[in-house]
Amino acid sequence: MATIRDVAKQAGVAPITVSRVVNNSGYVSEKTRARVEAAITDLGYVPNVLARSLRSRRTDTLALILSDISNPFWTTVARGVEDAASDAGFNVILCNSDESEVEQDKYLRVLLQKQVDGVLLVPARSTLEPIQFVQSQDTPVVVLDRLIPNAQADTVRCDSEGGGYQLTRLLLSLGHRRIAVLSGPQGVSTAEDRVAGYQRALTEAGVDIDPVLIYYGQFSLESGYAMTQQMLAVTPRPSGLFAGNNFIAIGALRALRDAGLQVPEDLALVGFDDLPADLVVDPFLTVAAQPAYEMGQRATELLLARLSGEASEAYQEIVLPTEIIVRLSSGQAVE
Amino acid sequence: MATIRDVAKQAGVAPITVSRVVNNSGYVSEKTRARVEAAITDLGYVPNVLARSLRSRRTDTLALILSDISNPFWTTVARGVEDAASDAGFNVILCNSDESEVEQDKYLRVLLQKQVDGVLLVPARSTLEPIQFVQSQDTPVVVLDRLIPNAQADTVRCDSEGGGYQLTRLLLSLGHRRIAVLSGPQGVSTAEDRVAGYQRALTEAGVDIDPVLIYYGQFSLESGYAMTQQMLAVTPRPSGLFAGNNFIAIGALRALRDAGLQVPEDLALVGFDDLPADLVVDPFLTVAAQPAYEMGQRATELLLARLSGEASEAYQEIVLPTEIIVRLSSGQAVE
DNA sequence: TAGTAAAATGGTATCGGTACCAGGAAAACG
DNA sequence: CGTTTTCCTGGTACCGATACCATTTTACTA
Repeated sequence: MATIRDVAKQAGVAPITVSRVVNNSGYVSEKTRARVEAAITDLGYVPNVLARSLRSRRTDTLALILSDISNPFWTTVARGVEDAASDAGFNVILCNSDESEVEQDKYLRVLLQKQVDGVLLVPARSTLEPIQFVQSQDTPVVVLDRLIPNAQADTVRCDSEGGGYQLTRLLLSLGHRRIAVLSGPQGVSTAEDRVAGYQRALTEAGVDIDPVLIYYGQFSLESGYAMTQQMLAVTPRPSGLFAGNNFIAIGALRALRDAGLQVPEDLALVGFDDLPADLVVDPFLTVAAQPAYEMGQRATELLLARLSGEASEAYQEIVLPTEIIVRLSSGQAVE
Repeated sequence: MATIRDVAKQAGVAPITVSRVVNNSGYVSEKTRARVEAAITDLGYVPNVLARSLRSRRTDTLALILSDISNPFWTTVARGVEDAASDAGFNVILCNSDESEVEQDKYLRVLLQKQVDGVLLVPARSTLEPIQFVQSQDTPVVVLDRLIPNAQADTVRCDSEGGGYQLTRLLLSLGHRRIAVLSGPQGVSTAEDRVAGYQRALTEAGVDIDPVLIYYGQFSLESGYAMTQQMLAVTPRPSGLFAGNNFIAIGALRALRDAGLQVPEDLALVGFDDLPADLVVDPFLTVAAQPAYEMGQRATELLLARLSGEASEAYQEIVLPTEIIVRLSSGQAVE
């Protein structure tokens, strides 16, 4: 395994000159460059990025920790991150926390050991510690998708409260008065904000808030199924249903079908997060769609700006709007 | 960012002693260990794996390059690899060559620059160069799934010829005489071997081989769809169809449905590679199932044995059998 | 109690690159 | 032609850890 010194000797130059050729940096005459390149192919030299990164203190690698890679929403976010990163010559290491704080912290430790240049974090819980830990290693963080109160870090997220508000208003405008909401875990800002938007819409419309109709669970199909079953046991049965994300919506659909109920005839359904067009045969769900790709992209740009030092001192908080897409599942006006 | 020296100074010991505590290696007295650990938490010390790997010449990382991560077959192989690797304390970097030699070679270069300890390769084409390139960097390779003639490397693959032979024999035994085969790319051993098995079965049964019924394409849904359309234009139309992998089979099913044909009534269908139980509502395809998880596992074990130096000199070639699972798509005996 | 083995700790060199600084040669300028 | 600027090249130290070897202290055996 040839080293840069071997190449240098063979080409009759100093190691640093080989480095310049390999990295295309600094001045190298055409003649020397040719000789060095010949030596490189001759010896089959492959540079050692460990050594390079150790010395240069840059790995050109970002970390992305998210909660559920099996969800198309997150795959899309990840694509946005990857594209923006690779445009700038950065690699991305993707990790799946599975919504577990323990897993998240484990990954953070490993990633910092690997000396990633920056971290994009979808925090499993609203605590400051993980962020401070990363920052204590002189590594910038961008908080993605979720709000962490008092965090001294750039943030990119969507207007969950607004989306929940609009979806609920839509159901209200169609005549529904008894509306249930199935949300994600308590302690996760998106889950709570969507419920908050729901409550604001109800209050504004003069509809009493029935705590029995508010469910917190997981952002998963199974949880959506289970919460729907619970919800169906309530009397009087709600006529409108707001699912806190795409997987909850699918779980709800299955539970309703298994209970012999029709959507939207028996129950109007709205949800958060759209599904990619190539995944579903015909789009049916009325949703508040989040600009997932853009979220990933913007977050990465913020992070890269910090790395290049061209970011302003103050931390930025970017809140992107959701788009309400009305389809069949919300149904027509009732009564 | 504290280094091992900072910790050493704070604890009043030599850096190497801190190293011993961190890595749990060598002798350290309980008293010293406690002092060092206190210093570590005190300073928030996170070891730098770049420096560690540079010096120790081990990254505890394997590379897996495969052709299509969207295919459940490969996901399962990857799981087998991950599990076996993580049992031995190794990480896995997964790369998707997309069946492209250029991408594959690009990844190989990057991975060697990252100093991975070993490579698991599903070669895009049957050429020796990529393998020799990896080996020239003193990095062991295991060739996975496909045969590369004359390769000086361990190999783990399935008996594609045998599987193709058995599937074809099954169709013959059901009375089919005109059987088409839709395979993957020429130059990929699995694609060619499955056709070879098909030919052997026909020859053995005294059925003439009609070159018009042999198709080479891609291991993809789209290609399966296209090849099926071509096949349907042939007269007389075949009564049996052998799909070279799971995606080709799904594409074929769609094409047949779109052409208004029923499986197995109008055409008997058999395929390679089973689909995971949790992905399909009811298993329907008659297939030659490959032990995907075991393939990944065995390949990783071979690689790890090489790394630990406990492997025999001679390269091993492990050929696993396929299992024929008869379901509805192959239909009943005809005539 | 001497003698040997095991336990505990440290010094120095090194992994393979690049940062930083310096210096000489060639080109451009007035 | 002297001076400044640009081009080209190299020496030395160092990034942060561990390999290797050496040394001292403690425990154990006969």
